[in-house]
Amino acid sequence: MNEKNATLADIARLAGVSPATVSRVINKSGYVGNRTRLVVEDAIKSTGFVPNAAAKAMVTRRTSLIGLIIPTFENPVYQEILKGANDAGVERGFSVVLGIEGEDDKSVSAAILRLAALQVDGIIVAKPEYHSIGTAEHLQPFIARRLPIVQLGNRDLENLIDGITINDFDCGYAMGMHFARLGHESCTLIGEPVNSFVRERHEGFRKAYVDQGLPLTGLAVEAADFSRAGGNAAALRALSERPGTSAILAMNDIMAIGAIDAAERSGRRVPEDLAIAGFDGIQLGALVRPRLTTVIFPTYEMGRSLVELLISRIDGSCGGEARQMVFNGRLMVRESTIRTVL
Amino acid sequence: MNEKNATLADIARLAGVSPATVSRVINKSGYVGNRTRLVVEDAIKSTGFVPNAAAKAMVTRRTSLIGLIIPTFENPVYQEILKGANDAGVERGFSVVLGIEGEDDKSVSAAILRLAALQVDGIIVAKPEYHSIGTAEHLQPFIARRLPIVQLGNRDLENLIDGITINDFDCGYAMGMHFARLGHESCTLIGEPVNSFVRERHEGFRKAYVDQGLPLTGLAVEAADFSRAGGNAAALRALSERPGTSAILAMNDIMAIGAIDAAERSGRRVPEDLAIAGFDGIQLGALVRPRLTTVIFPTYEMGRSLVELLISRIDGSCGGEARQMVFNGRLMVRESTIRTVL
DNA sequence: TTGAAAGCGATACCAC
DNA sequence: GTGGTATCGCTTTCAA
Repeated sequence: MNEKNATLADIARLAGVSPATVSRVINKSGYVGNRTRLVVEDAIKSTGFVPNAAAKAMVTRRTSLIGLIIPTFENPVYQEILKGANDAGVERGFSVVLGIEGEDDKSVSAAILRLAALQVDGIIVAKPEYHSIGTAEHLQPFIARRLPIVQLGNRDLENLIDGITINDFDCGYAMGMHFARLGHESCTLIGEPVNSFVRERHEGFRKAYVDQGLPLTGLAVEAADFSRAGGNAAALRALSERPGTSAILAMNDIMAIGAIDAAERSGRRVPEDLAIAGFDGIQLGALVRPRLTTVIFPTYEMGRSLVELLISRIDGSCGGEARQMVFNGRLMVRESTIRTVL
Repeated sequence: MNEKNATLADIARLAGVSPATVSRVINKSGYVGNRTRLVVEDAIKSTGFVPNAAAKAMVTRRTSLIGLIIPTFENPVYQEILKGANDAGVERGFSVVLGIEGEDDKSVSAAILRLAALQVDGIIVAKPEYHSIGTAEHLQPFIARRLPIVQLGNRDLENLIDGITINDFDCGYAMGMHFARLGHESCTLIGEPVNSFVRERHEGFRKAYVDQGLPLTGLAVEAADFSRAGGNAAALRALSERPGTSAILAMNDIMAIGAIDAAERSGRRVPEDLAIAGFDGIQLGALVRPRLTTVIFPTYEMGRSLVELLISRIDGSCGGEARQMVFNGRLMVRESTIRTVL
């Protein structure tokens, strides 16, 4: 609103009551006589009065704002997280403010700073790829100031922050079993294990080969930045350096899709010459050809849970200890690893 | 922030100056002696002081918040718009608050109400599909209250609101020429002309046939809700009711992609048996097979321009009249309309 | 160049 | 049940 809007005091005058009473009516708090309530409600309606959130925030020290930090939109996972977070937030009376700046840890701090200045009640950091292992140090100053924060994707080894993760080891294991059963001994993993979630997927993957009794003689790891272009480049490197590579597992779907392009460009048929799979379960994976084998995560639900975790932290309805919530991924086999799915 | 944070008054005490001076330092406004400035800046740094935006908003009547209302994330166009809007906003000191509720005009009003209560400085309504022709009446109450609003996609016939559109007639015309040259006389347009942008695309499409001298004997229009599923259903209807249909033009890419699935399911080869095209130029269109012919819109730039238009309206640096900004689409021919692109 | 003090528009505590 | 009023943290005249 730009011009003069009615204020609570105006309503009070109009209804012939005190500001305190108007406030009670608005917030449905305390005792208000039935007749007075009606009079006040009329005044509110006739003026189209909307309480000033900034004023309210000043005294309650709550803005009903939640900051959501995500890395990018190129990867559709974040849309679903965003959607889930926004839905759950709005249902509970919160609005979501975006924090999408650059790609590294520093930019997370910048975003948090901006959001903190807005007095958001809490912040969701959904930028797993850019965290390093362990409790992210760049979050420490904010934790110290008791700004409620929940993070997505990485296990907080020091158990200081609430967070949501996937059973990454199991997901890696499921992919490992799938690849091992197909007999792939020369695999390239795209995405280095510098974060807890990637590391656990790698470990699960290897464990599956051990359990299956298949040697993983040609295992290689290619670094990549979790983008489609990055996945594409990593796959091209892998294929030219190790032409014998028979399977690629990217740490997310969008890189896997980049890898499919790379395979095509280098004249390989997928899956006949090269099997490719990813993680996340983005819808795009079912639209590309060949359809992408993946591990599907319940991203929308995870978005919802992130704000629920955060809100319970904000209103203190949870204990003091940090909570970790773990979701399950589900292996989805499609054409990019086996031509004929049974 | 949850617990006690330093306040401006604390800084003043610490630096041995008055609150007014601290305020001047923070906002780089008015005169401040060089030495005093340094002292104050030190105090700010050592405490990690962050000014309380709510308090500031109360007195300045500005929150530096922009509301962004979009319909859905299923359609990737909105990601780019969102990204553009967020980038441009942050660059200019604004933060973006999301408004994604349901799909109809009522939900737009609900979202605006929520955002207005937050005292956002202005609102972007980027929900073209759900506007009806002419100035959207559901926006009127907010315009009356002088809440700055800019809209995307529909021409505001009464010229009351700032807005951004595409040269929809020309885009429709370009598609019409493309289809006419390919000799398609039985076309189905998916998406009814109930909004200005759809209507103009239809008109341009028809005009091209006239100019090209080709009869458009089998033109049909199928209603659809601008979702992939909607496009899919509309295409299935079209193909079963009018088996002679040789081309489908969907009013957006995501519906066109749904139509490709429909073609596949009904045993038609694209483009040999059925040509399919859309509008928007989402990246997904280049990933599906066959690759989708489309008209590419500069969505990221449009997102940026939306906030620039809005901000100039907020700070009053523009005249009183509503402005319409028109962007150009670019025809991109791919495999879904001609097997061999020259 | 700096300080004092008056609000901004709600809430919530304490009387009545 | 209802009213009076101090208060939140900052900006902004107006004086000095």
